[in-house]
Amino acid sequence: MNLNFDMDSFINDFEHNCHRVQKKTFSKNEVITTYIQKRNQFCILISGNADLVRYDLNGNRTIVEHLSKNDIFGEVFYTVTTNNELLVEAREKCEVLIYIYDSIHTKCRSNCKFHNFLTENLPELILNKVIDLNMRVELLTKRTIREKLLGYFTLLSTRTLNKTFTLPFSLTDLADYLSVDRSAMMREMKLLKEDGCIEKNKNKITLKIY
Amino acid sequence: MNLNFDMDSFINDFEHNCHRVQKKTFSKNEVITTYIQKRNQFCILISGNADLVRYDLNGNRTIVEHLSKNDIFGEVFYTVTTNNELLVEAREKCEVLIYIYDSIHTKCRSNCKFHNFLTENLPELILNKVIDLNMRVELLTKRTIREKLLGYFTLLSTRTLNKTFTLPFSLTDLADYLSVDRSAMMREMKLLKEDGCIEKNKNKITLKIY
DNA sequence: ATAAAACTGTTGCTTTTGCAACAGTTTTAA
DNA sequence: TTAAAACTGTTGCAAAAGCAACAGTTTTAT
Repeated sequence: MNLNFDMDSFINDFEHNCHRVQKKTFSKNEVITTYIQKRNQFCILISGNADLVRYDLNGNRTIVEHLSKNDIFGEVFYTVTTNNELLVEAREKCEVLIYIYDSIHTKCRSNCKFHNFLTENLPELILNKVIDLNMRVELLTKRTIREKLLGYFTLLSTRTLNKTFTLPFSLTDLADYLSVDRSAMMREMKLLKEDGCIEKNKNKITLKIY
Repeated sequence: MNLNFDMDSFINDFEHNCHRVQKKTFSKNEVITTYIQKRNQFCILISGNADLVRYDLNGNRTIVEHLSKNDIFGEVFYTVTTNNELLVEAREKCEVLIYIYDSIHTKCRSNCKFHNFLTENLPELILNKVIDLNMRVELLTKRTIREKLLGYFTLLSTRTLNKTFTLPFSLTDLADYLSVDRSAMMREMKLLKEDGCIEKNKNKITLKIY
């Protein structure tokens, strides 16, 4: 997600002048946070890539969201859910700003620049989140694996302004993201190739239709 | 969705003092708006129930969201999507506030109370939207019709604080909401009854497990 | 009040998806 | 540098979901 705002220079002169905001760094495969619905965390991913993943009772893994620079996440966005463990895992080195959400409502008294930033940008940040989630819902409501794949490829193609693009994660992860069986997805990809809808070389795809 | 705010009294003394906000009333089955990505509409449902529906190329109908009092919707939340017609249909008599979103960014000059209201409540309104969407994603990522049904029933049971509840729409609509075939869903419901997981009388369900 | 329309409920058959298992390739970490 | 781990690619078989069609019930509109 792109903001009309240069997060980098803002972040680089970070001074820890407000104890209700933390900046943390995580290395690849570290768990950034788990959603245990207590701390009301609100986080901004400043750099890196991460996934919000869920493991269900049958051991199925779902990539609920794929997060990249400037994306927001955290417990604030989830109501207490019965079972199902939710965790955010770093895919590569990640820098994260962690706020406690109460302090957004009852504004920060110290005139801390991080809270000022948030007050100013929160609507836009959340709006972008809603847009992402709506696209996610659109994908997930598609009825067949073929439609999901084509829908996702079209999305990537539109975003990169290119018919050829590299998937942002492995094919195993893609299946978990589309919430389908991996081997069934591979089978469908083969059919898409045979039908001339796509070309494929490992994780690099070319869309031949639309 | 419930706000810590009495929308009713606020709305009732409505005076049309800002031309960038409109209050409109729609009767049952009327189309409230279509998403054609031009006008940047941002809407709040003040009263009634509505559905955001999509018709795909195969004629499948999907209920993308079910909207009730204080829910927000509109083009602002969607990026230009290839095909697929999106429309919001009133399920019953609805009152709607319609803003043009530009005027939220570049605030309203007239100190109009509707824009003031929005400025103050937007983060909370959108936050609630994100929470709803995340629950929607959670439902849609479930792998089987059975899991989707049980997940949805659990959600309703939690919301109403009651093991017995009435579905907020018809069974036909429920299938479109869960994005599954209606007859397959009916079959699965029968199995759920036979397995003693639910009791069912028309659109009234009792959850027997969890 | 009544005909039309929409919804519920059911079933046989077909297609799609999931599961399990395994071989070959690439990446990762000691 | 090399063994382990993770990922890609494929297949046969089983289970789940979709499709089509129809009968009976309820709701809607005239």
